[in-house]
Amino acid sequence: METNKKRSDCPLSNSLDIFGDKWSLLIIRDLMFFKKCTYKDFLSSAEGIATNILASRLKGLEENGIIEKSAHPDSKAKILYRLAPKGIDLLPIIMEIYIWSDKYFTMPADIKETIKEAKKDKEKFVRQVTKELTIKMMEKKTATDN
Amino acid sequence: METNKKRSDCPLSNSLDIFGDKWSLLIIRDLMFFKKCTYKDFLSSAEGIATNILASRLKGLEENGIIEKSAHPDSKAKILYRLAPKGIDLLPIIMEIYIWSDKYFTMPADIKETIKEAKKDKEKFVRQVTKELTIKMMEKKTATDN
DNA sequence: TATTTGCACTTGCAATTTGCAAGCAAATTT
DNA sequence: AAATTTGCTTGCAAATTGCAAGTGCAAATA
Repeated sequence: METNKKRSDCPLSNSLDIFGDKWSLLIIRDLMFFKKCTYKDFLSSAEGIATNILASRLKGLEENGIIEKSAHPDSKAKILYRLAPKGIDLLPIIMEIYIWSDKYFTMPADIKETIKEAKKDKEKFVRQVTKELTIKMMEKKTATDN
Repeated sequence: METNKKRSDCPLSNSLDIFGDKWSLLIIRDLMFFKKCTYKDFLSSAEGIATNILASRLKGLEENGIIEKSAHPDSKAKILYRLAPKGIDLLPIIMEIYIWSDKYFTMPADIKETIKEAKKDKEKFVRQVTKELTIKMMEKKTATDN
């Protein structure tokens, strides 16, 4: 149960109340970069989130307008999760975390390459990825319209 | 006790292992923007961090090279905390969180004004604040040299 | 000199949150 | 019709958090 009590008027604090934990941004990462969009997809990520924690985080993120649920076109048993615009707008934050990581950690070569791309022109990178995510969002929205 | 086991090779996950909680970035915010630099300063922030959690977070941030301790020039009983370069480099992340907040939250007018400044020229903002923090860091380092 | 105050924690303990295993209903596949 | 998949929920032990009350040391005050 996510309570709604604000710790302070500080927007940083308010933001951390939404995604300031060890799991939320990883779910958002999976939606952004790895085309994961079902419960099972998130469960299968390398970090190994527990199923009850995943359910709790998905609920919180939805309540806060970061993600949205919709029917999966392939099956009624499946639920399709996608980023809402408010979630897509988290991209610059996640990008900067990756860039910071790049300075202080070692990491897989493919990720390093993507970060290099992003660093070359941050705004362009954000624009491109945002566009892709927005298109995907629209497709799924219309395809499973209710 | 902060353990060192990595959940995965993902740099985002590794980063969240360091500052992915409700408190760490608030301490860093206090060091960056509000000239807070003692234990008591952090305790007095609006969010009301508990004293054992503060001690635990300071320890973790120090172990991870985000902050550094030094002797306070005014009193031997006091400890002065400051951002290490690795901590100063978190500025772009925190700035982007503020910018995201600005789009989706209401907030105090003075903070809104600072964000407006930052948005006008992000790189300039980062350069300026980084410079100030680096100068402050050097001053305190030499003043209390050991 | 003795006492009080301030500072940076530590300790104890109850309450909350997390992690793991198992279970479950509805939908789908075989 | 039976087995499997999917998205959860439930139970419970373990870890983390939040709060109050110390603790040890140094500086200030009496």
